[in-house]
Amino acid sequence: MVQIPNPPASTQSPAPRSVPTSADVARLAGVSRATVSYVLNNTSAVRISEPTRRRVHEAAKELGYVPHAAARSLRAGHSRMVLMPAPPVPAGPLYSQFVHDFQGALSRLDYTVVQYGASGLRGDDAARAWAELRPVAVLVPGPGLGPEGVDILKRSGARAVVTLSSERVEGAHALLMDHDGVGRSAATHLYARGRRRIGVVVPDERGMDMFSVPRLAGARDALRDTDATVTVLPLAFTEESAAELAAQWPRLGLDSVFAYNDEYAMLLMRALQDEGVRIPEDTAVIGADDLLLGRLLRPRLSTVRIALPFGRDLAELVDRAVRNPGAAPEAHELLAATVVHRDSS
Amino acid sequence: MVQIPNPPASTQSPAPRSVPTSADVARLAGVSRATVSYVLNNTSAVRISEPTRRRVHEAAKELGYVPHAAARSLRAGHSRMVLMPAPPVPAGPLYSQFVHDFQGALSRLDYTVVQYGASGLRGDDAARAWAELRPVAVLVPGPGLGPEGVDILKRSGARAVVTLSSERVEGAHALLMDHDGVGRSAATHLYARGRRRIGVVVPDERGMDMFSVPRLAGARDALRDTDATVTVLPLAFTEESAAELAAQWPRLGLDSVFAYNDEYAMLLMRALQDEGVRIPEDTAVIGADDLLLGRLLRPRLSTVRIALPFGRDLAELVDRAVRNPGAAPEAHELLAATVVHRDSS
DNA sequence: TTGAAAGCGCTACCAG
DNA sequence: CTGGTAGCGCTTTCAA
Repeated sequence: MVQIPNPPASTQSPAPRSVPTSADVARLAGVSRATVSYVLNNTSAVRISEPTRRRVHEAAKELGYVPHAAARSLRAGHSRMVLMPAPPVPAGPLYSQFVHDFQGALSRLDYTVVQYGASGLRGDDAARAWAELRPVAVLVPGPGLGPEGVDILKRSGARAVVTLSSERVEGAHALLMDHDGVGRSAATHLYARGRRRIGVVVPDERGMDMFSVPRLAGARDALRDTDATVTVLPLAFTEESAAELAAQWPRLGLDSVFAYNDEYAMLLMRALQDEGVRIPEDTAVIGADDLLLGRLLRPRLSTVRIALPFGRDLAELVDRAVRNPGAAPEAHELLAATVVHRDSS
Repeated sequence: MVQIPNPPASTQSPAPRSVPTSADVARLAGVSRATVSYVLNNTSAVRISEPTRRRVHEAAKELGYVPHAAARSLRAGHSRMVLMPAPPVPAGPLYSQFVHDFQGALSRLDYTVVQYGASGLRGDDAARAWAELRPVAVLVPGPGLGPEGVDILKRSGARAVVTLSSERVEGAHALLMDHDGVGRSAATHLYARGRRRIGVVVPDERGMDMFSVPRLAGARDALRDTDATVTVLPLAFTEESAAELAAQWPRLGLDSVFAYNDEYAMLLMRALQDEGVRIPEDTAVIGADDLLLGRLLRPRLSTVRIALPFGRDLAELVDRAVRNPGAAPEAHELLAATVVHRDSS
């Protein structure tokens, strides 16, 4: 990295003034702090004369006054922060889109969405760390939050706890993503098309297991009591890893593979094709998540679609729960997994 | 679902417990609030007897006490929150990875990273909204923050403001991403390979212009005073849009295209191939960002690589700036854009 | 119409 | 060793 020198100190930077408070504004405007608060918050219960308002606004602007959110919500006894722990792995396209929509929708309902960078804490410790921020609602992606964690959050004032996972958690609203169903659908599809020696890709990446484990379990489940075999195929998201796996293909003797998701499927499919494996003749491939890229591959990638909730619907669920915290937790089954059959299987 | 409001506290049913405070813990443990604070924070300057410690810990656990972060940092006068406004578009793979690394690295330095869901605010209003949280540092992705914004943040206590953009902003540390250079490199590459009628894809998606505009400008710049022409090609990230654009290809008479990034390149390349356009013979294609998927396409996608900063380096920059807020803003040129020539151009 | 003052939860100083 | 207490910045009665 290159360091670029700063412009000369001809423009002397002002001494590190401390940050202005409403008291400073009041002093400068020659009014009381109460008046400042009334003016800046447009409090309708109180009428302030126009000249005073102007003086306050001018003083605030001159000082660069910005209210202190923590002090405000401490006083108010509540905030409108919705906390979302950041996922333990870099977000995929599906999740990014979802978070984006969710944030937009909640912003429109006047909440502030905050993604909290996980500090490597787990379980109840993580819940406690989140609870310190006193969010009005918490949306937890993936498993890892137990009933005690929910309790911690609620006891520290969270009016809604929502989990986005495949398991229900006592006391929390649940958006149930049917990851087992994804695996089950994929395996059933391959079986129905006559495949019997079925590989299941499991990402090497840490943190991915929150999805890959149930997907694998679902596949196993679907093939229980059949004559099909399931072979677990660890795969890292790199060309090398894919090439290595593809090189073993003849030895593995598989006639089909469920590749965890469309991205891993694409990676593996390319490596297989480079090894001369014909798809779908020699080996059928199916992915999951129905990403756009799957439609761009040749052969077109079969996939299992699983809908994430629409950001707007989820935002409304959160809002409802916040306004009505006593209500029984809702559990929503997200649209069941469905196979989208294209050309690769 | 029906909600049953909590009954008044006269009944013995789950009283509407309010959130326990350190005063509650003190009362239950039979000590003062000060002692509670000492015990729970392991204050080394004060020695508390072992039995007292235990009583406090037990009381805290029994009540499910979690300290109130806002109150604490209000009292302390500072926090260790690093604020990162969420980008206005769903994060791409490059950015997700970067954020993930950055969060991890800062967590290890004992900061709390928070991604703040954009409330649709712009410019100084956005800066003010961020400033309300009194973060110790702010990392702003993309342009949109002016010198006044930086000033607002600093005046409200931010000890470091870092921009991740292609332009330097007065007063802020800068990580300069050479988006112009991306466009310039791509165009120069195409020109050097004999192409003269050059298309430049510009995403239709809102918010993407923060990158697409400089990339286009760079391409134009590189071809100024040459015999090459630049044609702007709006494209949405959908198959339909790509098909539409590809259908017009003969009319456009282009011999090459810089497709904004690898994902748009993949989309367009597929549509062109489906129209019978040969790549690179009829039309050369180059993307950008050097995503893995580009290597998986056939022909392999040429691309322009632009390095994002390593999360760890950036975390250290932030830490340095926080500890030494008086220091001159650093500006780091991120690795210049370099063409990775593969088979599509 | 404006001001004085209480108090949100917490920590740190100073007495006891 | 422990407790009393001031005060961080803000809003909101209640009085003037």
